[in-house]
Amino acid sequence: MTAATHSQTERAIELFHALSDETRLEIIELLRKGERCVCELTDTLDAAQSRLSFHLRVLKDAGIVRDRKDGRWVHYELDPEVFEEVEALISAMKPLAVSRSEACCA
Amino acid sequence: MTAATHSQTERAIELFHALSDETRLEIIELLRKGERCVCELTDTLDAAQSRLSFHLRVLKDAGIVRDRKDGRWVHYELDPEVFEEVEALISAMKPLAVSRSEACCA
DNA sequence: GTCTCCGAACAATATTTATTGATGCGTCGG
DNA sequence: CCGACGCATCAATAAATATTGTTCGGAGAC
Repeated sequence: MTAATHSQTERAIELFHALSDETRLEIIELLRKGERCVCELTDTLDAAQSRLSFHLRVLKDAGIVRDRKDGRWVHYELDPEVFEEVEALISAMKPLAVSRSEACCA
Repeated sequence: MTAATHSQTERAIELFHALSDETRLEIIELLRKGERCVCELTDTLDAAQSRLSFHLRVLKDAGIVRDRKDGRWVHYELDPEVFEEVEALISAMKPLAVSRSEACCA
């Protein structure tokens, strides 16, 4: 369900899109220091709960964060593996060390 | 003008946003093999010229591609340095190897 | 059970972003 | 000079995303 419907390109779009939002980058910055519950994120980021819930879902769907239920709280933490994946995607974009190609129209 | 108004976070948003679009990723994939003029991109991607021009501008503003005027043609190529920058941004997001923090609310 | 709290999900709206077609500017060929 | 070409830019529209307030379900406290 997570895979198979995802081409490499679609996966890249999903990941980069998830990373291209200020609120979500702030969440990531907070989670670098360790697991946090939603309530603490709303306090720290001074954001409405429904808004954070939305952004956390984007991050979770992209595989950037994981959640863990604990009683009535939900704790989120970064998934370290996803960053390797992003790095691989970036590497796959780097220019090939190829001799200057023919000018296409000169 | 390009800098100084950009915080680290704003820069990350700009870069990841530029990378989170299918057309733009296709452009990047084509440019990996070397410089291309707009006319060739429109042919290969079968996209309207004004549309490509728009996306090329997004990529250029983000510093992902460079353009070079040559008579009436404009050639675009990847800027290799930007990928190092993206990698640095990713590294700066990785979880800190820190002991499990206190549960915030348990 | 009932009440309260935490958080997800929904619906309506606001805001951004992308697409399309038209226009304009510079360059080359005649 | 004139016409064709290559590309950027603009204006209008379409489409995708985000925000807000509300509702709903699960989990503890009593």
